[in-house]
Order: sequence, then structure tokens, then C-alpha cells
Amino acid sequence: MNEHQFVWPVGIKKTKQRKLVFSVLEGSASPLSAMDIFKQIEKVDSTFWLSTVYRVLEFFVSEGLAVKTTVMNDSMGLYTLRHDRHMHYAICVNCHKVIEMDNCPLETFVPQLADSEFHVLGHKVEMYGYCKDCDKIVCGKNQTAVKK
Amino acid sequence: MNEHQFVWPVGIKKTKQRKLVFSVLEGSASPLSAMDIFKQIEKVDSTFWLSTVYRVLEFFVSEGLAVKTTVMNDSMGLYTLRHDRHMHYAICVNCHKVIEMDNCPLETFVPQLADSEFHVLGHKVEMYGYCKDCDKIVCGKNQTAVKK
DNA sequence: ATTACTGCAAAGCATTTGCAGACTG
DNA sequence: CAGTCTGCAAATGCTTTGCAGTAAT
Repeated sequence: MNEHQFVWPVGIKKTKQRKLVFSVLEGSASPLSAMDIFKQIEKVDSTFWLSTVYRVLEFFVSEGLAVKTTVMNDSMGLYTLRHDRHMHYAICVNCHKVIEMDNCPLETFVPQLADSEFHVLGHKVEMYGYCKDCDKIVCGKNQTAVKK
Repeated sequence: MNEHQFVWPVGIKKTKQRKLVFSVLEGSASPLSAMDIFKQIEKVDSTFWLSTVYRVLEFFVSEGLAVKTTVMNDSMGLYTLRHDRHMHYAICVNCHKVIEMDNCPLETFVPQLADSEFHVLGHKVEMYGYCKDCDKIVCGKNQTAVKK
């Protein structure tokens, strides 16, 4: 794991742990949970602690380096490095794969709210359904839906 | 609390607990958490248990009677009775008030996904920002943003 | 050297589960 | 009366926090 292949932001302390978390995030296209990140790092450094991942992630978010999302009803935080453009995702309800959406439905949208003076800062969009692989599996057995 | 003012769906067992949870949901315009519901019921029935609320809510969701949502990064489940039309919300990042959105940006939207065979079942949209009241308070003190 | 960061342990919060007794149909 | 549901307690899973030692600048 080469820890010098990314550009470290100015004014942020370079610790081994922060570098590791950063490089794991950098190496993933889709959002990762703290546990995902922890498991990857654990392989190469067995003294790494999960709470450190949380602290580093929280720090990255507060510095604007990373973004936290929660997906569906999974109640598990997911993190990505912040891109210039904002992102939305499609989430497979079966295997929980996260797929990036390249366009945004809210670019030209004006919401009709009961409280018309709502000051909009941002938004979040998620599509959910079955990814290509799960669609085959699920629709093969049962055309309508899955019951857990 | 009159427990006969709503129409109970056919084929679902009428227990006191289910009726109470149902009527609390029915009486609220915005989504409620399990704890919200519990607190309301606790006032009139002190033997009510929080886990029962969770079990009843889970049951309502599995029967298609209610819908579970999670809002922002709050990692707390919110529940509403299912309306015919689907709903989106605007959430105040300061006071967490939830405001209904009457239109849906995804009615005519076609997502551009890396996995083009994604089988879309549904979607979720959230706007976040400041409600009328909080916007006054926050922008009075600080024009940019709030730090926790 | 000073200050911030991490290993570690333990607590916290929302939610789930197991079990025996209670209630519904 | 049979089967389901609930009160209750305890466990779970994700996340946060306190503290003292360690590392970064």
C-alpha cells in the first residue's frame, strides 16, 4: 500500500492512521462504512482500532474532505471522499450494492412545500431496486417481490 | 382517545397495542419515530413497552400499512401510514422539523447509471435546509452556517 | 516540548430477540 | 382452545467517549 500516491491537503496532520483511511476511501468508487474501511486496514495493520476509523472519518467530514451518507433504512453511515460535483446513488435492496448516478433530478426542480419559506441548502436522492445480478436471481424465483 | 374513529384494515388482528400505535400514526401529519409514538402512548397507558412499538411498526410495514423512512444522517427510523401517493420531505437541519413536499422531482426523470440494467422499484428524495423559523434565528446570528 | 492523536475499554443509543404468560379470534 | 401477541429483560450492532500513553510538528 503506497501511501504517497495521493495529494494530502494542506494544514492537516499526516498520521499513519489518517493516511490509511484516506487511501482506502480513495481506492473505492462506492461509499464505504467505517467497518468496511476497518476490515481493509486490519489486514495490513493489526493494531488499528475501529474507533480510530470513526474519529478519522468524523474529522475528514468536519474538514470537508469526506461526505457522510446514510442509505435506505440501513442505519449505517457510509463515507466517500468529496467530489466537486454532488452525487446520488442507486442501491440494490438485495445485495446492497451502491451504484453511482451520473445525473441529478433536482437540477431544475422547484419543490412545492407547505412551508414556502424553507431555505434549501441541499438535497439527497436515492433510487432503490435490484441490480442486474440480483434482478436475475430474484425474478427467476418470484416475479413480484422478496419477503425477508 | 377514541379507538373507533379509524377504519381497521381487514385481516389484521385488533390488539389494544396495535390500535394505539395506529391511531397515533393516524393523528400525525409528519413521520414519527418509535420513541415519539411510545411517549404519546405512555401518557395514557403506563404498561406499554417500547419494544412493542417496534414490533407493531415492523408488522405494519410488512403488511404495507406503514412506511419506514430514515432522514438525513439521523440514524433514527421514522414511520408514517402509507398514503396512496408517495411522499417526500424537507427537513430542517436545525430543529429537525419535517415538511411535506407536494410534488416529486422523479416523475419524469431517467437516471443515468453505470449499471444500466438496474431495476428501479422506488426512490427517496430529501431536501434539507432551514425552516422559516430557524432561518430567521440562524441567519440573524451567522449568515453562513451552523457549527455544532 | 507541546499539543494533538490514537489504542484501548467501556458506555450509549436505537433496535432486536427470547421467553413465558396473556389475550384474540 | 390454539396460536399469536405482548410485557419484560437482556442482548445486539453501530457509534461515541474518557483516559492515559504515543506520535507529529
